[in-house]
Amino acid sequence: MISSIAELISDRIGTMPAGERRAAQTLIASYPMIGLKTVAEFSAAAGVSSPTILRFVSRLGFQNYPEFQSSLQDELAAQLQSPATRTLNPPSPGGGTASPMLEATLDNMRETFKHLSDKQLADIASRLADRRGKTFLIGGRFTDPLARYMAAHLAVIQSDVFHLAGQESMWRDRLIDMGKRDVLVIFDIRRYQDSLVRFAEKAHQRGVQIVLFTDQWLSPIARFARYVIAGRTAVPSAWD
Amino acid sequence: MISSIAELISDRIGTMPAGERRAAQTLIASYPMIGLKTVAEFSAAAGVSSPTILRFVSRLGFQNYPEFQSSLQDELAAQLQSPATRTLNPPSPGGGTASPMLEATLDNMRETFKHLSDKQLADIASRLADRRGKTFLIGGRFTDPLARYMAAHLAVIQSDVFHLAGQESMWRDRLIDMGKRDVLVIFDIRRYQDSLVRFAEKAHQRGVQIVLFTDQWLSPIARFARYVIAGRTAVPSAWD
DNA sequence: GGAGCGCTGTATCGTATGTTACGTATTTTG
DNA sequence: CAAAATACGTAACATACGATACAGCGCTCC
Repeated sequence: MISSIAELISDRIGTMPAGERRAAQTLIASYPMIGLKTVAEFSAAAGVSSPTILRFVSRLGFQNYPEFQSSLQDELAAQLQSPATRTLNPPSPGGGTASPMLEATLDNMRETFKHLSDKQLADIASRLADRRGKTFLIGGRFTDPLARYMAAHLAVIQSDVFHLAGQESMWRDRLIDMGKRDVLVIFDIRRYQDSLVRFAEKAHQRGVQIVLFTDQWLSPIARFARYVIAGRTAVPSAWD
Repeated sequence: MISSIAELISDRIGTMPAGERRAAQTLIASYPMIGLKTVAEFSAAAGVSSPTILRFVSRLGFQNYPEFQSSLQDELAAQLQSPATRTLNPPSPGGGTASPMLEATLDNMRETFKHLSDKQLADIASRLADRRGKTFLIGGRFTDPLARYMAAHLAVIQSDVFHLAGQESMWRDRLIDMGKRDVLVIFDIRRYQDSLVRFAEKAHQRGVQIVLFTDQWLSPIARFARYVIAGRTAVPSAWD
């Protein structure tokens, strides 16, 4: 079975004419970076002409050059988004019984914080600590407990912390309490809920500052959010 | 010092207008793949117009969009050529970008799972999946949302899942429903609550199987628990 | 409440990019 | 050795991509 373009190339490189073979070798040599550049650069690097590059990708089975580039990008994305596969190959560092699930979770956390600067966190923290405004928290079907959890902790250090629970109609009534000085913390992950999006939009129209916790695919609420915290969530599991 | 474009973005994201901030967040969320695609695709993914994307890369200091893409590609190439540094650097003790808090948290998780065999987890999982009995979940003041969270997920794969909330007196009434085939999941961390201990003892007397999630100092409920999961919780923080 | 500023989207333009046609060179076969 | 077929590059073409000018809008500050 052929899973990557690199395998596809080394599989067919034997049947290629000289010029296309040079293209293939150039691509393999610095895989896959050259393939992401333009045809002109690719051809210059391989020392052949542009049409030869085009014939090369055509022989690999691609309809046109952009389609070839998209495949390379998808391959790269798959590699980057699951660093766990690379961590799995060498024996686990601690020597203990490291499960794939645990390693994936640790990697997820590292990735999440990698894309989160201290400054952003400090900004959000100071915004939440601002005593002049009220703080509202809300979550989706599964994430509502997270909102509740955070609300319990926030309530310790300041008053005016409200967790919005129950029916959608009950949230609406709280909208009239919200203003520009207030902060709305929303948890919305994976199966994004329409009701939450609508609520976020209404709050946004009232000038409420929205802090959104979501996953790497970004809930549509990100449109209205002042701050977005995107966490990596994928783990090797049969759960959806 | 700013070495990557991601850092550059998180450094200036605070000074950006709303539209460009959406672009920045979209790029960070699936870094850096979106940036390698066309302006049109980028703008569509971020929900803004093409010029906003161009203004965004311009604000980052790039002369034009292709120059921005080249920088991303160079960054990617550097990452790919030294895959070791990618996964090995973050855990390094002197790591510059890694916050002490994050490292402590990751260490906590590793320690927690180190003392937790696969067999124990499998036992608990099969016990929870046992359809013959009911499952009850309860937590303390701060940990109750965790119980709620777990209940929401368990409820997906089986019925007869009950989260015990509200007043202590209300839990008592549910005791008569519990028997030897049932499982009670308790979260009790740090300031162990007397009410929870009493409840656990009564449940234990009725033959209920107790699964306890606690910290490394072990809640007194561990006396009655069939399974105990002790997690490391200490992080460097001013929080008690 | 009014005036000014800054942000954002629509529409247009120029151009760089991928694509194709054709002629020449090189190799292969009878 | 000759003839044909395949491969490669040059050059012209069309598409779509990035860039820019402009107008509408909301926001802030006076």
